[in-house]
Amino acid sequence: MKRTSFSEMPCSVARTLDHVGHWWSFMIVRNAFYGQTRFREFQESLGIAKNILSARLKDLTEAGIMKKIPDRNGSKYSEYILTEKGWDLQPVLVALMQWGDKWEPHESGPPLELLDKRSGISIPYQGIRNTEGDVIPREELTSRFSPAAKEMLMKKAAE
Amino acid sequence: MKRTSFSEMPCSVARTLDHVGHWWSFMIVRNAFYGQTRFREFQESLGIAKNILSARLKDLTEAGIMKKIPDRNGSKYSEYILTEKGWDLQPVLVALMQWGDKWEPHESGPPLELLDKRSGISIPYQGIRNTEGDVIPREELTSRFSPAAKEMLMKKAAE
DNA sequence: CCATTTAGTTTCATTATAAAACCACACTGA
DNA sequence: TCAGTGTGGTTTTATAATGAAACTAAATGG
Repeated sequence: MKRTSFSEMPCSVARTLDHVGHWWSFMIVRNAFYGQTRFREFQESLGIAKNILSARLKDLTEAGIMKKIPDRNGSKYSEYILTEKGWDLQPVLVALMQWGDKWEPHESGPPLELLDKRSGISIPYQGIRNTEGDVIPREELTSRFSPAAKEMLMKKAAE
Repeated sequence: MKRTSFSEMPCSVARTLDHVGHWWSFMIVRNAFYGQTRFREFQESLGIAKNILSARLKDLTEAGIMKKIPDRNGSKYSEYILTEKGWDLQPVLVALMQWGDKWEPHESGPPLELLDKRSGISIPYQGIRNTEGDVIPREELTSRFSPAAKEMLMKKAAE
C-alpha cells in the first residue's frame, strides 16, 4: 500500500514509529535481544518471508538500530547485531510485553520472566515512574507542549 | 498487502502488536491520550484517510482499547474514548516518546514534557526499573522462559 | 429551511507483504 | 577435490492494506 511517513511529524512517538513501526520490526528487534544474529535464525524463528526480512534488516541497519558485521566465529557469513540505539528500545519491548501479559494473557501464564541478573529478583511491572522511582497513577500524569511545539500546532491549525 | 497475524504466537509482544502494531494505531491512541475524542479531530490532526481511520477505530474498539460512546455534551454524535485497557498503553507511548527524544531528537528540543500533576515535577527517563525503583543498566537484565514456553519452543524446533 | 459540518462508505489506484522459485557463494564430508 | 547441503539473499507473481477522492446521509447552526 502507499504509506504516509511519520518522519516529519513534530512528535517523538511518530518519528520512532517511522523506524520501528513496520509490521515485523519489533519482532526482529525482540529476537535480537534474545541473542539471535543470523539471517536464517530470524527467518526460521519468526516465519517471516525472506524478502521481507531482507527489507526490514536493511531498514533497521540504515536507521542505526542494527549493524551488519562479519561473523565473530570466523566464517565468511555475517551477523546482525543491535547497536546502542537498538538496545535502547528495550523499555519499549518491556512495556509491550507487560501490557500483553496483563491484557492478553497466554493460557499458560507469562511466557517470559525478566530478572535482575545480580540479585536474581524479578523485574516488576514498570508503569510510569516519578523521580522517586515510584509508579504514579495515570490521573497524576499531565503533559505540557514546549513553546516551539505549540507554535507549530498553531501554524497547522491556521491552515 | 497480505499480513501474517501475530495473535497466536506465544509471545506477549507479538500479541500486543497484533492489536496496536498497525501503521496508525499508536498515533490514534496517542491523540486519545491528549484528549481527542471525535472522528473529525483524529482525522484532521493526523491527516489520516477517513476510511483508514474508520477501520482502525473499529479494530481498536473491537480489541477493547477504545470505546464508542454517545457524545457527553449531548449532541447525537459519538465519541471515541480510551478504556482502562487503552490507558494502560501509556507506558508504551512514553517509552516510544523517550526513545525518539533521545535518538531522533527534534531540532527545537522535546516537543512534549511529562509532568507529575501533584508535584509539578518532570517525569524522568524511565528505562527499566528494579523493585527498588532504580534504573538498571541493560547488562544486568536477563530473562527466563517459563516451563510452558520452553516446551512450546522445543516442539517448534523439532519440526 | 437552507448551508454546512460530521461521520462515515464506496471506488479506484498504489504499494507493502507473502509465497515460491531461483541463484551464487560458503561450507562440509568423503 | 568434488558433490551435496546450508546460507543469504533476489526475483517474480499474487494479494491485501493503505491512500485519495468522490459520494452519502444524518445532524447541526443560523
